Amino acid sequence: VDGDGKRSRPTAAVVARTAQVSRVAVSRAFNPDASIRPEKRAHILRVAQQLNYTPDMAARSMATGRSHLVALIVPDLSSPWEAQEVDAMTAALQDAGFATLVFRTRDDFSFDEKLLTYMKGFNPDSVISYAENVRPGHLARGVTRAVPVYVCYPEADPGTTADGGYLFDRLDVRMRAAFEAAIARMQAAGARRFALLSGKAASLATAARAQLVRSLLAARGLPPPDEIAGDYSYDTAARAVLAYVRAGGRADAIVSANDVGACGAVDALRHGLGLRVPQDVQVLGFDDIRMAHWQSYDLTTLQIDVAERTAALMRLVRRRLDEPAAGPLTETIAARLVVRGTA
Amino acid sequence: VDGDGKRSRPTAAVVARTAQVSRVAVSRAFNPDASIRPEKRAHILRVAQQLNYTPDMAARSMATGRSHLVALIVPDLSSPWEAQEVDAMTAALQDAGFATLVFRTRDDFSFDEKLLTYMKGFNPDSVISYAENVRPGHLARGVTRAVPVYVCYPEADPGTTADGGYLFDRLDVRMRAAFEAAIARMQAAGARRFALLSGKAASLATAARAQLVRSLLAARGLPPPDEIAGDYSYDTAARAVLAYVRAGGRADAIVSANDVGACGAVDALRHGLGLRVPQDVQVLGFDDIRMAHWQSYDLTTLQIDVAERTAALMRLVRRRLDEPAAGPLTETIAARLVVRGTA
DNA sequence: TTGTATGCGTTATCAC
DNA sequence: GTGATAACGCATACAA
Repeated sequence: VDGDGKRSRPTAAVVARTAQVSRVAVSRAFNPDASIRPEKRAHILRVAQQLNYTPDMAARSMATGRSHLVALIVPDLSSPWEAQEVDAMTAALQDAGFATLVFRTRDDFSFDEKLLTYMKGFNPDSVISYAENVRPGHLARGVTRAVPVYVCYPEADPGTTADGGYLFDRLDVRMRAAFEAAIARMQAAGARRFALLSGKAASLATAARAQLVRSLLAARGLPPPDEIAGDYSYDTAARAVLAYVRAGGRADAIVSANDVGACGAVDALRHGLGLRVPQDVQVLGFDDIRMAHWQSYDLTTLQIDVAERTAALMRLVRRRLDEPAAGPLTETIAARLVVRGTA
Repeated sequence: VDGDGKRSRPTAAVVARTAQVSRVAVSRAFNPDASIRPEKRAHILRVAQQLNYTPDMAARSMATGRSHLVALIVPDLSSPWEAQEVDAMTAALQDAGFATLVFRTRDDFSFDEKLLTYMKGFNPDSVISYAENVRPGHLARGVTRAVPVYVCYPEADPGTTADGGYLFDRLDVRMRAAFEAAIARMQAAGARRFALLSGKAASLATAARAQLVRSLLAARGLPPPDEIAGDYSYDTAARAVLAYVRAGGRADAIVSANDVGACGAVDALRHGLGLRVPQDVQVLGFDDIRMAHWQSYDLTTLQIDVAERTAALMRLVRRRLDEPAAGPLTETIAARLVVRGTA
């Protein structure tokens, strides 16, 4: 038992003294690119391990200007999609030598000045924002060292392309082809009246998807969709769909802003209203969260491959770090239709 | 557009010069406890805001010995329970002025020396481990500055109480009363043969729960439970339950190590085997994840209140920070039975 | 390849 | 209350 309250970590100086070398040598031993005699490095590393020494990242950050920290800003970490995303990114970042710093926006999606200021203090090497209404300009203005990476849906969200002229990198997610395929399939299966189950009202992503679907429906000569107001949650979706049908809504196809809402819709239709899915009403989700393939739902949905997405984001992070002064970087990935049992 | 590659943040010195004060004054202005004339502080804060200045946490960390970083070690961030937990803790930590550092163990639950070393470098003020086989001793030996907080289930996990004599704090989760209530209820509803659907083999938590359930069943004169090998996942659980029943397994009550597995069991029973839940087979979950109340499952389960748990963890973190040399700290919380439709 | 000197941005100590 | 000075632990430019 180490009962003393000391608990201080050994410094490079201690390692140097123990290994009978200079302080700089220790530093070099831990920097792969530094030139040092291999045997000497090995010796130092051995001593360091014995002493349980680790370079202090804070000190290293001050000296090099790199924190090895990447900040992730998410609206609700507990929702399946965000969870999956943070999980994948954390794994990828860990492999690349970065630690993940997680920040949550408030329930209203706001990421206020205070939080931004606070985050900035940690000097993240990169900031990745999934929070759909944390505008890149807001971020770019605040984060002076790192260049923010912004995940967006440009097909119906032109505002994000030029946001105050601030520099930020982008991951563009194309959804048109996948939505087109999904709607064609639903129409072929007999769908005539569509309804749009939205996410949170403030959400840019939900607006982008809604606008895209509306234009696709119009292009096919289908009537404009009914609007069902959701908020990405299961409960609200279930209640809203129940209310919609009871109020006389007659849609035979529901396009949900996310999978969780789609699950709520399916349950409301089946258990609350005694309707059959997909025979009476088809349901389309978005995200392809893990529960989408659970047998009780077996959700037809749109997927953006996690591996593909994290790889693209990591490319953005790395490229920006290699060339800090580069112009805006962009990666593009596309959603895919995953056909299962609800549409 | 700031096209130059500079992007450097203003320092306290710059603020001091602009505000016509000394560097120390700036530091004091940002430290609530420091003594400084209110008007002067306001002035400095105003100038700082204009200059978009934020204290550098790395530098602050070096000077004060506090990083304002709390590390969370989780096995799989994408599973609903962990996601909910990280979400709640991140929110609580953010409110308390800490940033959340997330680390993932590998798929086999391992948190190797390399990762531990790496984490240590960030000097987290506290380390909270949910990874069930990252033993506290392992952690305490590695993390010299912070005292690890360990979440454990002591009723059937005596090994964790004294782990190498290293100092660590504990959150004890009591499950006996809740399990006792659940089993009594299931027995009253007609259950005679129980089966245990386990989590990952290496998991300490699953072992603790299994042992507890076995002893409770024995105490009631019920036969020892059948063992169904799961791994916390939906797919494995569904497959395992299917195989169990097809091989002649006749349990009329399944106790799952977690909710996700319980959902897999329910689906396998209903859709794969045409059995009724709970009439033919009762199913009990653990965790009370959000999906547990989705109508397709309506899972009876054991809950450990999130708010209560995060509050307890925050108390541990704060107390340890206030008194670094204190002896081992412990908080205790209890699981609760949540009765729904599957048991 | 190696060591010396200096700087990174902040807070703590100590005088005043 | 205020300001000078010395840490904090590391990496780098430079000279050797």
